[in-house]
Amino acid sequence: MEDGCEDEVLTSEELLAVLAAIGHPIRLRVIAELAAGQVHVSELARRLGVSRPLLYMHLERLEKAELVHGRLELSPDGKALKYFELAPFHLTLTPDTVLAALRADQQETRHD
Amino acid sequence: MEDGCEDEVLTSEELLAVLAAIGHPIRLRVIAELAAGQVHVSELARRLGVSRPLLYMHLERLEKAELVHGRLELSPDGKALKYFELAPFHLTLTPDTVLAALRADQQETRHD
DNA sequence: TCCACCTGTAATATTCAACTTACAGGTGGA
DNA sequence: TCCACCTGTAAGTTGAATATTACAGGTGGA
Repeated sequence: MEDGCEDEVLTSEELLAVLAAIGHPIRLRVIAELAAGQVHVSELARRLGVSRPLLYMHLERLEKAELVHGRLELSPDGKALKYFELAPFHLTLTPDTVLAALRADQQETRHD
Repeated sequence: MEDGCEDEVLTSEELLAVLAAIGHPIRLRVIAELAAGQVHVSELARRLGVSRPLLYMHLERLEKAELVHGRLELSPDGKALKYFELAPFHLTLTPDTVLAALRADQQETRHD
């Protein structure tokens, strides 16, 4: 059975982006909320007790790291709602994965 | 065969500390250097091309997260050297581990 | 003695993520 | 029309992490 998870080789830059994206109290809670199913921005802001512009920034950060995915959807009554859903991720963190990331950087610079 | 690695249940606070500790370009390289064996501070600073006071701060951060461990050692000729070594860590990052961390927080607050 | 190493910290700048506030615009329904 | 929702962004502020510089002190050996 296949699933769309990662465990691909990340460059250190990508690794750092993911670590920074997950590593924030609000973003942890965003991930937790989205784990239960998709939610639109205003509703999510209400649940977390966070201002909407602030939530926007956090969602942006999570989306850039490809941990969540947002999509504009029209509700039955014609109102536009921005739904976000979780991108199931799987990342292992050990000395070896750190070494692998730094090795991946050197591969990168060779293709320039 | 046993090893001293983690995969214990972390609170979100502990999880965030580890993520922040690993999530910095210099600290990634520190981990990589120490993966090959213990190194003393001045030597490590030279290898990374980083000032010693700056390196001190990064090592402090890594040590607080228990990712590295420092110990003062006397060389054969009587000079004091501060050696750092890597604490082998193993951390899995998925939506479920995030949920588990937030659940662990609630356990914490009940024991107050 | 002086030099070449080393440890350790305090005080200060600088940079950047995080957060707030305020705005402009859209829809459907009362 | 007004109200209650929604999306989206452009300021500006603040505060913590990062980084620099400068200092005080120790050792062994030439």
